[in-house]
Amino acid sequence: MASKQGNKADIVDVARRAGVSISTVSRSFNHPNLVNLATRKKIEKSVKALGYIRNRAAQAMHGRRSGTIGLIVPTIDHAIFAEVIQSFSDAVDQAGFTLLIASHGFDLEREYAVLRKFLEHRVDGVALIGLDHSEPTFQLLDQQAVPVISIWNYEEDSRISCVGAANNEAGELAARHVLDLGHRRIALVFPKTVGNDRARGRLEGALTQLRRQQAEPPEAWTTQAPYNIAEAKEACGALFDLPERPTALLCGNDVIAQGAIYAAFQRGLRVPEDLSILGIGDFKGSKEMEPALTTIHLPAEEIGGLAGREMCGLIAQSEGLKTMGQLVRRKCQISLAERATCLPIRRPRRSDL
Amino acid sequence: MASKQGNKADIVDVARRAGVSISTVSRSFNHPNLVNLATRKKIEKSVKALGYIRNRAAQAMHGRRSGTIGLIVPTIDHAIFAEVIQSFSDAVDQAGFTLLIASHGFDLEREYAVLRKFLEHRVDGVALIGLDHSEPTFQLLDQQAVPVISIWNYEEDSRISCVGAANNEAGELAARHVLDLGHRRIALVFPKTVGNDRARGRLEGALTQLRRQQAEPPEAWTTQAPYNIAEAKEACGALFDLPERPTALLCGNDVIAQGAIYAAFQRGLRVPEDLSILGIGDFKGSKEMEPALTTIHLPAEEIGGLAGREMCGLIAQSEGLKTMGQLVRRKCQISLAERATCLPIRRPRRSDL
DNA sequence: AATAGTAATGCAAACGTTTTCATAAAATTT
DNA sequence: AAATTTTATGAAAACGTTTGCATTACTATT
Repeated sequence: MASKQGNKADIVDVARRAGVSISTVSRSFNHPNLVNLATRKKIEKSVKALGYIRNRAAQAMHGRRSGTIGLIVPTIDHAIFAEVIQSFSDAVDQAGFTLLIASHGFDLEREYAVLRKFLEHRVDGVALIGLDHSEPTFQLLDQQAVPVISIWNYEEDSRISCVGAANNEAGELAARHVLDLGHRRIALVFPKTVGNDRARGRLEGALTQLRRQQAEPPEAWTTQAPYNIAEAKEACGALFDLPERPTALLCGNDVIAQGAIYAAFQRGLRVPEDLSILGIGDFKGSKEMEPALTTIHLPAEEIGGLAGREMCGLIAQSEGLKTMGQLVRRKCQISLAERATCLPIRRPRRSDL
Repeated sequence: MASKQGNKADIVDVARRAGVSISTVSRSFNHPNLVNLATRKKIEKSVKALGYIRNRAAQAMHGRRSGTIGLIVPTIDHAIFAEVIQSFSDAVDQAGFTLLIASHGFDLEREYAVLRKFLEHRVDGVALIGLDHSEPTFQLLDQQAVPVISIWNYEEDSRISCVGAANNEAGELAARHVLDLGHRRIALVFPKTVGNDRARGRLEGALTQLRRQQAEPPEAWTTQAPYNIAEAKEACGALFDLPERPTALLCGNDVIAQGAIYAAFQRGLRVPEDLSILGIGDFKGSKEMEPALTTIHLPAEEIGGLAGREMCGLIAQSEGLKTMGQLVRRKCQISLAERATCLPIRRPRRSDL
């Protein structure tokens, strides 16, 4: 007995106990067909008896992949990211990868730091949210030539591979819908757009469409609110208390829309009779709300899953070191989810004026 | 030139370029005080020039810690877990650890598989949600002697270290509140309790309290619903359509409560006038709902953060290999968040009978 | 029955670090 | 000025694997 002082068994222990060389043990894991069945059985028994667990760190040192993928998100604690993370996780898990996750709290410097950390761990690939990243981040990615994919936003001339939806189209579609319903007095509530290409795209898309139809909202009707019910509720409340009230409200996402609905409730405003509200995102639960939220459906689950699979593809491809070149870009379809929070505008009657 | 065919620089390249030995390079990272300032500068320059990134896998092979912590959750895509994950992540991040995350979809066999995978990666510690785990999981944990902590549930005789709240107390507190308000016709909507000690504890706590006051609900008033608005809404709807309707509804968590409120809305039932609804959890957004949800506050953020810090503590402690013994248990306080969805019961008047 | 192939195994050299030990040079003490 | 301590560095042995090459023992071919 007394093979080791530290308790953990290693491949040498397994080999000794099975009465074979370590090469054979290693092979029986990696190329089982190359080793005799009886030997394999012996080894298996030895593994069980010793509670041996292979050491990926040691494997990774042989140019073998580490079997990990790094995912960097602004925040985990957010309905929409949680959904994307989940489906991404499921997808890479299925391919046998382990997921490293870190959040940077919308701080692109921290994103860079996290990326470095991930690279120290020799992740086989990196996934980021959105296409807004710092120059050092891009350079590091480039220099280390690690497979990388951006999730959530689609852009045809993106600097890195991407899987996502066109956020400007989402904004456009949203604006078009309320315009189609006859609204002209349209207010906008969006989050800050610096370093957040998703929000920026949506806002720009919406504004473009509104301008195109001469319905650009006045300054007072374009408010900022973070992705956060409490603050959104407050911001929208302030908007509703203005002497001039819009007939429709375009929200940067469903959380803000939720806040808007609550703020309306508080003030006895009826949605959609007195005010149409439109979200973007179609979060889990938006459909079940009362009234059910009309929103732009962004296929979060589809995007996450597809991104995960593409990520694995990129990694597999990077094995065959030759063709490191091609970026992959996948655009996921968005759609209008017409539900209960938008109504066509009534023609203003005399009595209203 | 032409140091390597593969592009990535290693410590040897750095050493060569700086004109020192690899020992010195390594030392300048790990024990900078042992190396001459001028030399250190040279090395730093060389590192920059080559874009060298240290290889943790190689470090981990020296008994050094891998610098990773594994977190295994039932699902990421769930308000409450997302919040816990976020705060746990922040806490371990602060201590310099990298987080591995995987979800098992409430399947304890998958949990075991994920745990094995994490151990292959030689995580320095493992965090699990709740205290319900399969026997093989416990054995593996034991045998590998890896620091482990359970998040979310507190039990004084837990088999592993834990940081969390006492879910039975939460259930009890919830029941007590509606009883105190004079309700006697109380219905229960809880998720499945197998392999889910959180839900089980809450349900048991609530039932205990109800029985104690002779208000145990009839069979028909104890419904099951998953943590999912859509299905909760449906299940609660069915409950409301019963000929005998309860005056108060105890929900297994806030998502279910949200579903219940929507279901009530749909049927023109007023909350809280016609029906009091009580949640458990106090999710982000529960306070802002209209009507604001009365619920049992579970300090998710506090639990996650504390768990993260305790995890790091456990790891640090396991360095000094002697005292592998002591479990740590931390109980976080719960409290009643009295808001707008519960009302005292009116004394039944003649006209109601 | 000699030869060529094939199957199963072992040896030893990698992989990229850290760390112990030894050594040289410089600074400090006598 | 010799002896001692301190400071800075390098050589080489680990760490736990994988894998190319060599070897042996069979099996199939002539």
